[in-house]
Amino acid sequence: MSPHSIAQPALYLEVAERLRQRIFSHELQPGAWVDEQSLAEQYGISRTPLREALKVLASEGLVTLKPRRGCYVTELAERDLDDIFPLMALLEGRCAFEATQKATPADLKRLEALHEKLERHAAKGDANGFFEVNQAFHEALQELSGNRWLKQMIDDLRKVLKLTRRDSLRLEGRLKQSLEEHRHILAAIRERDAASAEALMHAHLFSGRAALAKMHAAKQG
Amino acid sequence: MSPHSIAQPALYLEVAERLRQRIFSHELQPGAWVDEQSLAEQYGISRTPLREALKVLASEGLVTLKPRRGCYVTELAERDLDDIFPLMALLEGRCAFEATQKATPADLKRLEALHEKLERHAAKGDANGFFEVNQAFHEALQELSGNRWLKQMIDDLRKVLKLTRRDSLRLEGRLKQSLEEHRHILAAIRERDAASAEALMHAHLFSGRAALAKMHAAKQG
DNA sequence: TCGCATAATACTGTATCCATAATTATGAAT
DNA sequence: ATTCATAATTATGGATACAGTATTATGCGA
Repeated sequence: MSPHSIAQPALYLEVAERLRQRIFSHELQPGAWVDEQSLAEQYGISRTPLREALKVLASEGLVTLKPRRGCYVTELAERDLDDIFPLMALLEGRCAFEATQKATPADLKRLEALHEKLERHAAKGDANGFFEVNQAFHEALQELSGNRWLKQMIDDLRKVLKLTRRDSLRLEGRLKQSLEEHRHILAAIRERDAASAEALMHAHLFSGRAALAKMHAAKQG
Repeated sequence: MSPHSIAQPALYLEVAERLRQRIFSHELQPGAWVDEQSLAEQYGISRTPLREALKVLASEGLVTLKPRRGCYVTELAERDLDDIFPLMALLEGRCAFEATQKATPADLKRLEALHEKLERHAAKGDANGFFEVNQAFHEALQELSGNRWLKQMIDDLRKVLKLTRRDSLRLEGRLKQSLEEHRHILAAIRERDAASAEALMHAHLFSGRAALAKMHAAKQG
């Protein structure tokens, strides 16, 4: 086994990941122009790997490549959210169903541990911490579902959703409500009630959509 | 409006599409090495747009990029098919549900027309024609569902499925069976029975998976 | 002062070139 | 003869250079 066996990821993948982070953090805002030259200089690389990274992000839907006009961070319309959330509900619901059936006692323990963290973050009112652990919990379920393509689909959609601001959790009462929903989902999994887990997860996603809509409405008014 | 407003697609997209066709036609077989230089020469272009095209295909899952080792056409394992078909069943089932609710009488007429073609191809035993129209029918339902993200997901998965040989339709009786399933789906849509349409579409996909498994078993033995 | 045309500028898209890493072939040693 | 090491070849990854087009600015005319 050669010491090089851990092949370092290609540069364009590195760049893609960095750009993703900048998009998710809204340092690069939806609609913003992505300046190839400037970014290449910032990263101290040539335009070639940068452009390859942009192609990847484009097929993920995070940026939009307009021929001869450059690259722009994708802007999601309300319509897109109305399309994506039901889809996520469907997929994550299925995940919850499968995970419930396949979880070993050890898996369940891990889920309980994650949920405990969630409880603590909620108690402190730490929305950022809650957001992170919440994502970890959902990803754990995806792992348990054992369907890598399902997981991939959900991951892709989640990336797109991260284009929107994520502070709907800071809405009055939303954090508590989300926590409550998680409690019920976990309970259903614990009791091996796959159908309920699916339905609850489904509702959880729609609840998330509603919170986002509410926040959006508030910002408009 | 300038005469150039119909921007010609970038070269890398053209190349990506051509490569897709060569992969789907199995001229480029699963596992085969994709020779950048040779392809660039064939198309009379430089390696740059070709490489960008490969990045796109990689994120679609059609090819696998091994760092410093080149690009290979993706090979699907049975396991992948077992993951993907249930997912397709879920998504296409949902499509059928939504489409049933949203189809106008004119839409229904178009579906009937497509189905008629299907009947004719089946009568002639024309598996290729059947395959094409079958795809058109499914795509029509996706359009009717009105959820562009759902459509996108299904399209992406379908591309991946096209990595496998598609002649399971040539299995003894499969063409007739598939047609029969389509008849029932269309009937459910016609009767505005969304739940049935969803269930029948779901079953239709699983039936397709079974046919593929059968063919695979036959080829092994 | 406003609109249009033309020119300048700047960015995208493509090609070419160079360096590095991987694979293969060749040779030597056991 | 087989295995290991080393060298040569080849392909990938990245940088740079060039061409073409879109946008913007500037100037002229109405």
